[in-house]
Amino acid sequence: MKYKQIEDKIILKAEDSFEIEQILECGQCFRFHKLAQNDYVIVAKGKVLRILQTKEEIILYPTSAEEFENLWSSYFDLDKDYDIIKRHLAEKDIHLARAVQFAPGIRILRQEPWECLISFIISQNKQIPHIKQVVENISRMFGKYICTFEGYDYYTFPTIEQLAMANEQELRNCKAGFRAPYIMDACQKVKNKEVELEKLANMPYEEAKKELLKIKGVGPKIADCVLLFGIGHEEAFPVDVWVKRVMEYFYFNRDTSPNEIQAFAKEYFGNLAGIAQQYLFYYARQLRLGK
DNA sequence: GCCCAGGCACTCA
DNA sequence: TGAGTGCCTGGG
Repeated sequence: MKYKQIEDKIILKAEDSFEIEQILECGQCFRFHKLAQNDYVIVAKGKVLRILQTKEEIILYPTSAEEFENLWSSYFDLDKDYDIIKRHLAEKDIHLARAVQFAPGIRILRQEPWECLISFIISQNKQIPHIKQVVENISRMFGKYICTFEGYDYYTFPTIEQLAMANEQELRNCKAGFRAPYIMDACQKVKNKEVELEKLANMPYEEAKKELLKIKGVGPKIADCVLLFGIGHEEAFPVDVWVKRVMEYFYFNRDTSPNEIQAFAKEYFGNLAGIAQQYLFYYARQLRLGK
């Protein structure tokens, strides 16, 4: 992707397939802070980055050309042509066409697997503001201080080793609740290589999913989220309550099991299932479809 | 005060 | 194999 650099700013030309608000607020990531409309700070890959989007430009700072090319370009999945994907999906049916048109600026972030795993373990039975809060508490308690920016202190998400030091009470103090033992189990299994996150990308989707399911507190939905948002398996189709609602609303017209929904998605969306899911999820949640 | 939220584990048929 | 229930916690 073309960009220009001015001092510590990287400037991209605004485009249809990049809306920072839609990217961050579509429920795939939790470490962002809204300063104003289209003005966000994110923490990822141990860095703090501000993203300011105007009509003409997307401004990222502080960063450098080198860091942009090595980190942020892949994080924002900038090499993928979302226009083609959206065209394919919109041709499927009118529902998908509307969902894509509703939020054409969504992109699937390529997040770090470890952070993704723990974040989605935390996500169960929680609403997004709570999830953000617990992830923030854990980062503050076990991560490393990065900087203070616009009056907020920012911390890295803890490494496996850092988080493995945590005991159950400390995790409960971070408001993890009944998920505290799950987090500890994830730390143990990843640390002792019972589950090797770095190998999941090169495994077939089904096999990679089986690996993640070994971790306590990780069921089909969370495994699929990790595979889609952290590993890059785009055929993963996480079925949460909103996706269940919207799929029933559009395609089934009856109560349908997550298994059946997933089988349908695999057949119908193919290897774009995960991306389709994200447009549908955002559409459903914003409009509260099926509720 | 009660209910529920971007699920999962556990139990029991 | 599938349905039913409890779970930390905070907000409506």
